[in-house]
Amino acid sequence: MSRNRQPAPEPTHGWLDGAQQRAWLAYIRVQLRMAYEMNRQLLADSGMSLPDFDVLTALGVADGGRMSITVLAAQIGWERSRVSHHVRRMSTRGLVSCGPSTTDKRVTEVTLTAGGRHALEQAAPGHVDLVRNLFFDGLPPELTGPLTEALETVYANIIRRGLLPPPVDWRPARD
Amino acid sequence: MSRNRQPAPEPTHGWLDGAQQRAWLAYIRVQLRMAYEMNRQLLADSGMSLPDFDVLTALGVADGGRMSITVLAAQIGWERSRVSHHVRRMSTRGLVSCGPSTTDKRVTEVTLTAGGRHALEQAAPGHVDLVRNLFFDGLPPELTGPLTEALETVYANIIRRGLLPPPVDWRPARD
DNA sequence: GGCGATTACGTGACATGTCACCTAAGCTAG
DNA sequence: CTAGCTTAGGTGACATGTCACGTAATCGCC
Repeated sequence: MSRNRQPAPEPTHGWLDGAQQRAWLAYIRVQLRMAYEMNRQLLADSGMSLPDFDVLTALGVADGGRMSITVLAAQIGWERSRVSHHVRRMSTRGLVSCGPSTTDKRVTEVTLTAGGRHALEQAAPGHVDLVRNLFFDGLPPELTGPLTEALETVYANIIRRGLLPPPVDWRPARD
Repeated sequence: MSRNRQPAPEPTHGWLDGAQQRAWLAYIRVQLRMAYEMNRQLLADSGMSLPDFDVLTALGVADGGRMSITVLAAQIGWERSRVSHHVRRMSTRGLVSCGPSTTDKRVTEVTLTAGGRHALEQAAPGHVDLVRNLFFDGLPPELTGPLTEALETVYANIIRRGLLPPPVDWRPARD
């Protein structure tokens, strides 16, 4: 039986070692299920999606509850057109309002409405309860610090090497 | 000025403390950007989406490259209808094939095609390179273990308390 | 001032994901 | 054996996200 098959390509720097594979598998599994559970709880209890909540949260801590599309995208970690589409949808539901900036005619500013702020205030406790229940109740307290440090350094690396722009208030750590 | 406002509700068990908030923020930020970067690299380099890759990966390690919809959903951490929709789409692209089980007429089995396996083999190295570049190159090696342990215990908790069923090969750890 | 390059973001076609509902098959108790 | 309950998953309406492209505004150099 003739097998004129090219060998399968390999990663430039080799496959992940056993410990890395295990870490990666745990990470992938957690994020898939957490995303589903968070979205589901918000839809069921607050009538909003997780993406809604992410936008409201980012605006909720912004100066004047206002941000431009680009700033919002970088803050959350979204692509700009994703923001554009989504805030349009949110504005039809009265959660945010959109309007041109007074200082730059290209810029669109997204502003949290009173209704949006109220929706956020109503949604946040249930969301936090779920996060505590599913994530932190399963996390040994002594691992919170190492987990944080691990993810923060990973995040810094993603900012450095990834394709999306950094948040505007990002200060690169010394390398 | 009259303020007849109900006080904003609070979480049943209180807000997250400072260390938890910091951990959570790091986690949320990492997963949003990692998902985007992974999807983008797969689309650009391999012509497939991250969800495609997740399905192919799960089938790639299954007995005979075959799983039922329900098993696949639980393995990945997806809702069943998500699997149903997505494998239908993948099958039109020749990556998987779907057919009734011989043992239970209700069951649909999803099978990795030769084309699907080939696509997976072609895509995996680039994906691993990206994961290494963005995630592991930013992770201090001595934190791999604690990160893994943290996420594995969180995952076990999500399985226990979340709404999606566990993977079929899930063995509950002693509590 | 003018021009070219860059920036901001809206748009549309299409890919993807959720919920509620439905039909069919399988299981179990009476 | 039958009926009621549970399981499996397909379906559709609609929500969400990506990429490529387009227009308009701004910036900086000559």
